[in-house]
Amino acid sequence: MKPKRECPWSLTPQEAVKLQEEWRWEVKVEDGPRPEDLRLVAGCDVSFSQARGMLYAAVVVLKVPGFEVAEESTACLPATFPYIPGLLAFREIPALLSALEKIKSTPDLILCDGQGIAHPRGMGIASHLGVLFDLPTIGVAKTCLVGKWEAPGPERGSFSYLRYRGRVVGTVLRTRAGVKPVFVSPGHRVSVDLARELTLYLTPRYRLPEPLRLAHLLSYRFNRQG
DNA sequence: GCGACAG
DNA sequence: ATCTTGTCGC
Repeated sequence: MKPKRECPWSLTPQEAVKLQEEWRWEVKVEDGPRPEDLRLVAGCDVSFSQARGMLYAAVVVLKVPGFEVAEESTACLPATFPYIPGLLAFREIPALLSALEKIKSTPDLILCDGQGIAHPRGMGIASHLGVLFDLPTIGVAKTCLVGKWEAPGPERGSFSYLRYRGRVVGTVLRTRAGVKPVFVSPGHRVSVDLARELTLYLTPRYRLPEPLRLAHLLSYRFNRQG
């Protein structure tokens, strides 16, 4: 895959914030692909080695339904930009781009580890990646970055809305009974409720959606040099 | 000023 | 995210 537009990555944190404030107007929160329309779904994740100062990106593309692996790719880059809450994209996306470049197919949807529009400037890593490729993306995070929410019911599929500055920016979704919920927000070209439906559809067994779970395993094994 | 803060 | 082993439970 190749990005549909360019983005400067050697920025200071202040410049990165400025870029997010410009790009936020490119994000489209709207209807997108229905679960039954999906054929290929990609999951993206990045792990970090403190000892080596390196980032290990992994992309797994799954066929849907069935969740067979269609493609996998990894990339390893030195960590330059620091981790700053709200600026995760500038730390992780360069490594993810290297991995995504090696993917030959074009997925119908990309799932990212982190937030979409549930972000101080509406530009989490999933929205950033969505605008770069102009593809539907969803952010699935394990913890909250911004907003207020109530605990969803205990059964799989229960959810509550995540509200930030008077707006609904995502959902807190129970993907599996007895485990902590995940924070789902639109990245690009999906709505809040569609993002939740797609995420649940792609999470048949474990806490995390299958594409993300497999991408996480791959990046971790790559990190450990397995 | 104080607290919060994806990975 | 990483540093790190075993252990309890379905």
